[in-house]
Amino acid sequence: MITDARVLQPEFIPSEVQHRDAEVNHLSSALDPITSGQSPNPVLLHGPSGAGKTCIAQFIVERLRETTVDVTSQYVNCWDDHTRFKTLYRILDGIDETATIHRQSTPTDHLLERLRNYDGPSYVVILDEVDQLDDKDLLYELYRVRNLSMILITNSEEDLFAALDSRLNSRLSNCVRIHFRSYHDDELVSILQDRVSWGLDPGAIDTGGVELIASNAAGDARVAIGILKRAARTAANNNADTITPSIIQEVTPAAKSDIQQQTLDRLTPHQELLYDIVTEHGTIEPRRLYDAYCDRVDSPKSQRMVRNYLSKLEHYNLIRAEGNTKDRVYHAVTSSV
DNA sequence: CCTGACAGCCCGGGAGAAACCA
DNA sequence: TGGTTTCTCCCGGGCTGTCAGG
Repeated sequence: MITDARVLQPEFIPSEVQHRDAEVNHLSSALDPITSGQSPNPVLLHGPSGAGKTCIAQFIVERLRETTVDVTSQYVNCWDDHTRFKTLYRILDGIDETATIHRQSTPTDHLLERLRNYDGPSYVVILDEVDQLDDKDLLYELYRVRNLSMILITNSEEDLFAALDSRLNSRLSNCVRIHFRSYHDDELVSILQDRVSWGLDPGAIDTGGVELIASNAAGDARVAIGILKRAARTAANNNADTITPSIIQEVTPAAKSDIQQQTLDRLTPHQELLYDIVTEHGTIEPRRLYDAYCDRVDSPKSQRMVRNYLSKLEHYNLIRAEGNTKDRVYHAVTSSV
């Protein structure tokens, strides 16, 4: 059934991409100054999840590296590396400057200093989920580093710009912005067909099956590939040689919750409990939420910390906060992703 | 009442100095 | 002397209390 599992992984970067010609051209022309040794303005990719932002960014940078002699690059996921220190560390890691950096004894200022002293070839840094960055001022400092170009990726450009101060706003307001819309069903179909031909036995799934997956995925390529992967695994486990519509329907909910689960896996137990409580109640006000939380945990964190957690959950789109002060309530986020 | 901003505390842990030992 | 262990310092990051503001 599965001949190459790699192509069913979410992080797989194909050697050719489909249905994003305009975005690809736009992005590569924005980065074009690099080929003549100049520094391009930052580029902002925004749009819903599963629309190909990360994939296209990495694809373009990879292509740039193949055609241009002097380019280095680094991918940073700001969700994983959300502190100033970790982001800078990751960026320095891309230019092999980390050998003498140690978390406990190298001040963050020193990291930035290192980066400023960098005088190697053009350096392209992809900052994925950039809205998760704790300290947005870092963007301003990175903006001013010579030879460093940034590709910023975010789901919501409004949220990102709302979190920036005026200084950064004016710097980044004239950067190149490229919007990625959700895929149409027929586009997902051909994306899926590529993956099928690269990674599955011939005849493992027919056109109708691929169309069904595309329609279930509702424009999200990550979901679509997730459904395909689960369906192929299920079929293989059942010793079936084809992926039937009933298998697809059966695994679709699980594939969708996989993605939600990946988010939940990144939470600490305390954060997850808060998420559970909000989800169970549907709607809950802060006081009751904190009481419920204290009831269910041995050594509860302070109210202050719980507020930190809640704003984090809200930022991750796992819960929704409504109303300002007195009438604040927290809502569960119903329709996932 | 609840929030976000801010300052400061404590903890774990690496580095380098200091102390120790053979 | 040279190798090993211990100590001290310093860092980032998690956490908390406070406070002004709505």
